[in-house]
Amino acid sequence: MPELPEVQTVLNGLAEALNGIELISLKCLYPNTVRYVGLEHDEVLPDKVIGLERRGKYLILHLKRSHSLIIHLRMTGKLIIDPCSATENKHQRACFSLSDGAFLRFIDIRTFGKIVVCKSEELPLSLPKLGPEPLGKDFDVPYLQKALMRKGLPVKNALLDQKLVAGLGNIYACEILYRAKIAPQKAANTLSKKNLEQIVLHTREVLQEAIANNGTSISDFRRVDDKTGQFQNFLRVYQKAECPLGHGIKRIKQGGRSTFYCPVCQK
DNA sequence: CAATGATCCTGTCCGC
DNA sequence: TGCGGACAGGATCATT
Repeated sequence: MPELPEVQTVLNGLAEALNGIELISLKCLYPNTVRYVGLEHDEVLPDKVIGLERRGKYLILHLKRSHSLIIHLRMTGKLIIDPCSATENKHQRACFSLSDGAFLRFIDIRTFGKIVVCKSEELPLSLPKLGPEPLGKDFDVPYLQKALMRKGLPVKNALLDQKLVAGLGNIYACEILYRAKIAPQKAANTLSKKNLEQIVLHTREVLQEAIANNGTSISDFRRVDDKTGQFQNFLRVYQKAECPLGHGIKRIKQGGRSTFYCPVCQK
């Protein structure tokens, strides 16, 4: 499930593959995968990609003439550069043809992923309200302290809220709390200043390590060249039986999602 | 405003 | 072997 490091990995791959490339066409191959906001289909492409941006788990492609594409991979979405035109894939939901003759395929088993096309100036209207970037300077202890002040929900659930901080998902939320030594059930507004410092520190640390390893390929995630990431080899609690110190990992449900944690290391 | 729960969707895994 | 059901979960919407 693509979270911030996986989306960044895709962006890094696309930045290389789409350098100087023109998008010739975009075919929608599954209902509602591609959505045009206040636009006609035929007024957007062909156009050149002039920049890529990531905001939380959203990937944004800026085109030269006044339009932008917002892509969200959700759980099983993949963007694959394919030099071959004849490749069959029953989970292909959309496909760009590129000016170098290759194809950029949007493959998504569970069909939750979306591509939104809008005018660049209306980008803020098509993007939801998101919290600060966890790797940016706005994500710090004073911010967290203020944002969590009135939140009585478990800290694990708080970290998954994209309006609190943009880009964390289930895997990294579990890994951050393990490294920060905080029990996932702990109410967000009861965290100590030390707790908050540890969250900020280890959020940055885990995400940077994961990006350096091209993300985590637990189920479907792939890089644009269809290779897997490597960070699944460095997970300490997610889907593990024991933590690195040999304690048994507990698995619980929070907000309908699995949380993995070490009851000995995390208090 | 805060928090919870249902919803979307399909491949995989488990028990019988 | 096959079938039903549970599970995986990001974001959105509805409800309490």
